[in-house]
Amino acid sequence: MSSQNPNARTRILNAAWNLLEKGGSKVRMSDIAKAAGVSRQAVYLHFPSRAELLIETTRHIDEAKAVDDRLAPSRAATNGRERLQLFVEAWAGHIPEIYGVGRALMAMQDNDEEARKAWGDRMQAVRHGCAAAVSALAADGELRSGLTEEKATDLLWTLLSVRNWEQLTLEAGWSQEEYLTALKDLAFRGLTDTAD
Amino acid sequence: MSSQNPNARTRILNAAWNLLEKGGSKVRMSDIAKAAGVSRQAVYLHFPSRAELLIETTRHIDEAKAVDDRLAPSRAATNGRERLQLFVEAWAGHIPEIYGVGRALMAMQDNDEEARKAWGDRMQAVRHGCAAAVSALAADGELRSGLTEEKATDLLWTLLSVRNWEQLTLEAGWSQEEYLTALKDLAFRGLTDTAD
DNA sequence: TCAAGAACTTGACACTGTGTAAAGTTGACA
DNA sequence: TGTCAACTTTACACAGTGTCAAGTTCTTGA
Repeated sequence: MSSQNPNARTRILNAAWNLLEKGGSKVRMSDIAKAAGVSRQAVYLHFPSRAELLIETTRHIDEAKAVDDRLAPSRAATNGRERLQLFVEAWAGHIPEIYGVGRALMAMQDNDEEARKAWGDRMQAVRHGCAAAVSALAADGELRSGLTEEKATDLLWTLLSVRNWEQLTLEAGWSQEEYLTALKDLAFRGLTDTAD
Repeated sequence: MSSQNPNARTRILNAAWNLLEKGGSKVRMSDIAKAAGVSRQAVYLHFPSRAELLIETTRHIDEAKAVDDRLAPSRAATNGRERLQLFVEAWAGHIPEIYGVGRALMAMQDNDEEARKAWGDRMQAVRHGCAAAVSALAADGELRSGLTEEKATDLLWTLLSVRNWEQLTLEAGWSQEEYLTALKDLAFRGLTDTAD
């Protein structure tokens, strides 16, 4: 029973990731332990609670998926419209990667203050990205009249929510491609005066 | 300990409604029983499970709030644009009324098939309303080119989701008024070629 | 080579909330 | 007076999280 290649902590994180990605949603600590080839108690040796484990799993995914690289093109955009488009593309592409854990974390929000805060922080980060795109749009004078930067940010942030992705792809059956074009469209129509 | 005015069943439904509206979200069967002035077991005499109780509570609210009356103006609209506007107003106005129970029901979806189906049914009913509005719009030739009725319906349905209402009002702090105008705006911009 | 310690395992238990079961109480009504 | 329905009280099974304590095994360093 010697430990496999990566250390136990990493194996646990990978196990959690895999199981949550399959989406069974009812992923218990014991399931994760079993998948990691470790006892249930060993999981608590590395993570104090289920919430912490899930939060660490999102960090683990971010690292593996190089989230920052994904956002780089958007930050390098030379005008507001380009920035908005690239930001939407980046985030929309990232959603499916974190959806599994995100779903579990969202489900815990009512019971677990820690989980609530962790997921809230992540969503605030997305909001910052939205604010930057809106700000670039405003700088170009492209922001629709009758819309403050604040409100435009909230609107974009809401359009890009994980729940909306979930509803359109998983419930309504849209392809990722359809989702992406519809959302870019909606963002431009909602935030600017001339659609792209 | 004689029973108060309304019969126990009604008192339980009202208690559930009240508690869920306050939003504590962690509303247990025992909380509801206590608020109804009844033993926890008595609740099970009237409702087989927590899911059933919540579902019955939504029906109870519908009855009390006369949901159908709310939709009537929309159905009586004489053109597509009017129909869309009135539908959005009706549903947007109804969301705060059912949000408390809706939240609890949404939280149960992962664990409880019954709850999943019940909430899903309600959301399908909303989708039908969306479809009717989109259809009226299409009949007037007002539906944006490049958008099928199906896709337009999904889009509207998603815009009008309870989660979006939750995010904009409860999380972003918008007033109901701000939410309503922004959503009407977004719906017209997203579905038609000329904004209202 | 032995001792210490880190990393784990095994097994037991407390806690919460849902749902089930059974026996007792109360009031209305025939 | 007796019976039925509506309720109460008490007890328990079950799932899943998290805690605790006592082993085992493997490594490392004096």
